[in-house]
Amino acid sequence: MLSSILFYSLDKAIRQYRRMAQTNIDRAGIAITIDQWLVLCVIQEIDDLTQTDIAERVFKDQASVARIIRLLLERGLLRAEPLPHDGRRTQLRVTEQGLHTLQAVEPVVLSNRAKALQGLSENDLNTLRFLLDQIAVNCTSSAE
Amino acid sequence: MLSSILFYSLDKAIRQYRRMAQTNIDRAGIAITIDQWLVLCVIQEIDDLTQTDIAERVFKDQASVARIIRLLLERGLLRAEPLPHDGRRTQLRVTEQGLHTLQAVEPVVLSNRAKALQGLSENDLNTLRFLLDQIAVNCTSSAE
DNA sequence: GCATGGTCAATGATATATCATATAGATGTA
DNA sequence: TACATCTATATGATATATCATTGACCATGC
Repeated sequence: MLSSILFYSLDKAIRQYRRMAQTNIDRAGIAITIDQWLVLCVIQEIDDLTQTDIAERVFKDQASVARIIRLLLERGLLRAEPLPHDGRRTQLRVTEQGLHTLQAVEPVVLSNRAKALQGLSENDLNTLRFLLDQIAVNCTSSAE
Repeated sequence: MLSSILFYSLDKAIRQYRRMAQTNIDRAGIAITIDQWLVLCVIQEIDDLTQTDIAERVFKDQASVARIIRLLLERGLLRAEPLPHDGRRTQLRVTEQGLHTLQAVEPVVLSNRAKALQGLSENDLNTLRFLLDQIAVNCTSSAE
């Protein structure tokens, strides 16, 4: 059935992409996982988010984000400063080492994306994005 | 950048779908995970596969499949019979309880898919599948 | 001020992802 | 037969996914 094949293809595409991407990051000698990189990127862009905010942005659970942040702190890619106005939170900041890592990953990610999207036109990408977003919306709508 | 947005959409679509699907299986009172269900389906269709074969079909690691099979055995959804001609392997068979579970999950999965694909035409699905397969191929090709 | 309810982060439990390795059995070859 | 090699499975280590819960803190109403 077509719909089953579709989710098969969806699963396959994302898994193969993640494997390829992680392999290339490893090969470049950069010690970071894709998920850690993603969270680090978000924090670099906006450094005043709660874990729940970050989780929403990267489609993860707050618990997953908490553990990823702990690893990033342990590895010195992030540092946490106390927030005077809210004792529950800390201000997360990307360290020098974190910046270096982000800069090192950047070209690898670009090359990964380019490789993954070989042969797809601008138009293809727009179509794909539109349809994928539609699926995401369908799955999020609470009705039924 | 468009390519980054694309992988964002891809990630989002698959994650939202998996969450919705698992939630609905849980709500139906069926005690199985999507990944276990997938492996169980494959074994029911072809019951003479090695773990590596199964892993390829579901885009997982052999180690992941080994652990999923162990859980399916522990929960009585699968049983393993010794294979006379190869002492390393066992013949995996879906039990009665496994069949019941598969039958119970079936309508939920169909309804999940229908919900996820609301508003997409046959044509959309074909396009989507074609483009996703292209990405998967791009990521698998060993060159570079 | 203070109780109540809400928010934030951390963590236990369980499942999965991945790599590397271990162990056992199978197979081919000298 | 003896050995090397290959294959199938299992498992340790680490990372992530998810739910549920806890504990700390905040904000509001009273």
